[in-house]
Amino acid sequence: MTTHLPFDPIARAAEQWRTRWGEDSPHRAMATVTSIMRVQQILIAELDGALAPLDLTFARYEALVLLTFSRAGELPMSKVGERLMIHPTSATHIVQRLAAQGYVDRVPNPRDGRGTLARITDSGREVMEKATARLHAIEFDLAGLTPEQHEQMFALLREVRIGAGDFDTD
Amino acid sequence: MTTHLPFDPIARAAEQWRTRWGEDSPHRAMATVTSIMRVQQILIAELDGALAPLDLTFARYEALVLLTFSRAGELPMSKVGERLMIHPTSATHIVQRLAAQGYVDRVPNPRDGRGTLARITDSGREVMEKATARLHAIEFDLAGLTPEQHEQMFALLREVRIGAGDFDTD
DNA sequence: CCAATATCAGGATTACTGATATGT
DNA sequence: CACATATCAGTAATCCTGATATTG
Repeated sequence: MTTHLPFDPIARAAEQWRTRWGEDSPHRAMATVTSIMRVQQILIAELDGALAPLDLTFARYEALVLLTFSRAGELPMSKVGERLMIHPTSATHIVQRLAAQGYVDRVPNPRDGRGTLARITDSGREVMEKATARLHAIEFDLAGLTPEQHEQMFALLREVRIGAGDFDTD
Repeated sequence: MTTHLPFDPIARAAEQWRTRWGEDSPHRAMATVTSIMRVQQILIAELDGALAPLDLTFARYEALVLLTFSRAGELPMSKVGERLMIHPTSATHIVQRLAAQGYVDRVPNPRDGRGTLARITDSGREVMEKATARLHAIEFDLAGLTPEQHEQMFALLREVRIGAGDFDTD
């Protein structure tokens, strides 16, 4: 995994790309895309690793945080999927997994007979706090970046998300 | 998928994060991390979608490009995994899939009896060119960014990759 | 004999499609 | 009846952990 190549494979590929397809080819976009893929891979491995002792993944952790932040500690399944920006069936799976661990309850939605609410339990709040402490301790594996760099990165990624129509801009 | 929320769920989560865990908490890192996860999800869906008519995924496409860029159009399996920064078993799977499609040949390494070489075929070079044209056409789904923004993004992501020990810096 | 090079078997996640049951 | 809300079954991709066969 940490193969430690003597050069940057992404930079090298971008150079070869430009050599082959020309200066006008989207070789910069190629480098950006593969960098994002790689960094995502690095981060998810690190975060999942930090949460593994709690038998949590980052995805399940995010669901617990979402419920914690919600007014009553509960949300309809549809809202869970929307807010976490994941597929409905993925939301079902994640919440069922958390329910099996006792970290959420699945209860019928009293305001919509078709719906199900995911509600965080006391046990879920406890493990969420422990997990948060672990992630705080490693600063999400991004300790190398300054607050300014975080702002830059967030702003750049936001451009991409807006371009994809992720949310309405004010 | 394109749920089009009336607000940015990541920005909102970061605010709630700061409210709950304080200004000194890594709420910026949290926003950066979740943004990277989300953008990766957006990009991979878009790129895989663009390549689906060719029965390729972006991962298999990257392998074809790597072999094209190599001197003899062939590389040992170990190098494939290293350069694509993926798990050895993932490299095996990807190359076997490409072999089943007739886009690569798997041949014994004459210089190491234990090894296997992945060698791109003429058919593989053809489909790689078609795939490249498709990705060029959508500019890797990053048309919204300027060349300067690409440079910034690449540089920031490079910091993270260096921090993870991805490669040796000169 | 020890290390390196794959490959394979199997488990875990996540996305996606299509079908389905229930309720608005 | 059309639509919305999940859920489920099944397919596919990827990562990971062993275990294994072959060779250096």
